[in-house]
Amino acid sequence: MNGSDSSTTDSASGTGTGRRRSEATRDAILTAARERFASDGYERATIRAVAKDAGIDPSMVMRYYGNKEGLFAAAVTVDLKLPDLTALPREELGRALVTHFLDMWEENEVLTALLRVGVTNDAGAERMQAIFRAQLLPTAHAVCPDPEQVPTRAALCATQLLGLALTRYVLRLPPAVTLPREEAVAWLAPTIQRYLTAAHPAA
Amino acid sequence: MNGSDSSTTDSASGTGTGRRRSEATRDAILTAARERFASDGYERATIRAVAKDAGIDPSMVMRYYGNKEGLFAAAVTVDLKLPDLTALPREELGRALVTHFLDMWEENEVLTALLRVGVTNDAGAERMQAIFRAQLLPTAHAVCPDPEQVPTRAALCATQLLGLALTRYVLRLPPAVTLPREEAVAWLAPTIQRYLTAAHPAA
DNA sequence: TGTGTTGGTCAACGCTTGTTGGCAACGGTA
DNA sequence: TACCGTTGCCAACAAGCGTTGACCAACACA
Repeated sequence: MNGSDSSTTDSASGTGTGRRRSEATRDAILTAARERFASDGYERATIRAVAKDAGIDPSMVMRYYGNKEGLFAAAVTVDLKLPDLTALPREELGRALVTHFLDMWEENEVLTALLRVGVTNDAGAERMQAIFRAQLLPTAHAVCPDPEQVPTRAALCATQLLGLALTRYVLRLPPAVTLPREEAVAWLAPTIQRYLTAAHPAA
Repeated sequence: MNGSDSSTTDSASGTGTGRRRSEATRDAILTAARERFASDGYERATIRAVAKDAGIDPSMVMRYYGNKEGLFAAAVTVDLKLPDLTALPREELGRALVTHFLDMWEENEVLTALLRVGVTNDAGAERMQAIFRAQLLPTAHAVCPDPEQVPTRAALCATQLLGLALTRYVLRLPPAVTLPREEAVAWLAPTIQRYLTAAHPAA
């Protein structure tokens, strides 16, 4: 469908390293794309701006990634690296998850990019759903008592964790930004703990 | 600074009704603009699309609202209509706030529009901060024990409430969408209650 | 009846966007 | 040396954007 065929006779080097000569450029493009998507969202992150940041011509972006959608798909790939929660004391699940999420959000800007794009772009929103399904659901499944409640409980965790990221890293609501990391953890950990392990509340 | 002067010799009708003849058109524009901003975000909500939805020419939008920023400012004005929490039993604060927020989000699409725009547009983000400051902060101030903790507690509430709106109405994470309203309230109410009234947790 | 204001359309402007194709340099390989 | 795939730039395209100004029809009022 698109022209992003990576079947261009790989291993072009004779010395043995499998890296293409262009790989540095490809990486520069992806890094610049992540920064732009994270700070500007999908529409305002123009291919021309990404190319300028990467120090190359816009047409190179097209050649390597087909089109803008392909660039986004290549630049924003998320692995939440969720820890094995079964190895933890049960009462520390909430704290572990919150600290891990804060780590991931502060590690690089790819999660900010995903959230900013997901809000105004269908492909971005679907990607977030896929990550939820493939990464958060299984983790919740490992610690939740009733399998039938897993989607609900995982979604509740998502509301609180994404809400924190939204206010702190995207909207930059001042009190959420200045809130010390330790204090955020102390407040949110019991919430996540309850969403994962507490009995279903009377509705 | 902009051209949105509403000083165009008002009361143009002789019969006594203060409505301008154009008011129907103005309202149609604002309604269409709210829908577009809510479903498409700021960039993709084009003036041409809004005008087409309203059944008029794009230049009319410019005449009445100056420019796109003016249109957004006029279309997206938020009054959270927060109830007087001091009139409620203290243990029902959380439930009251959550149900009220869900009411507001489902009443019309202006909150969805504000969130979608706030994520990728500086003016939108600043407007959300202003609403937080002018509407949520005072409400929290009325029920929180220590005034010094009010911004933190209000921000914590914002993370949870905006997180629910984000996943349920914007990202449309399936489990958050299908979650029955009553169940969402039952789960979130204790969280909000704790953020507002519980003792500061050990950090 | 004439006149000025209002509500509205039309056509165009300058600009930016994603995207395309042609062409020049480089660098291994035969 | 001659070749050929790779890397890169340049110039341009068509489309869409916000925005502008000229122009017309209807109306209110003298």
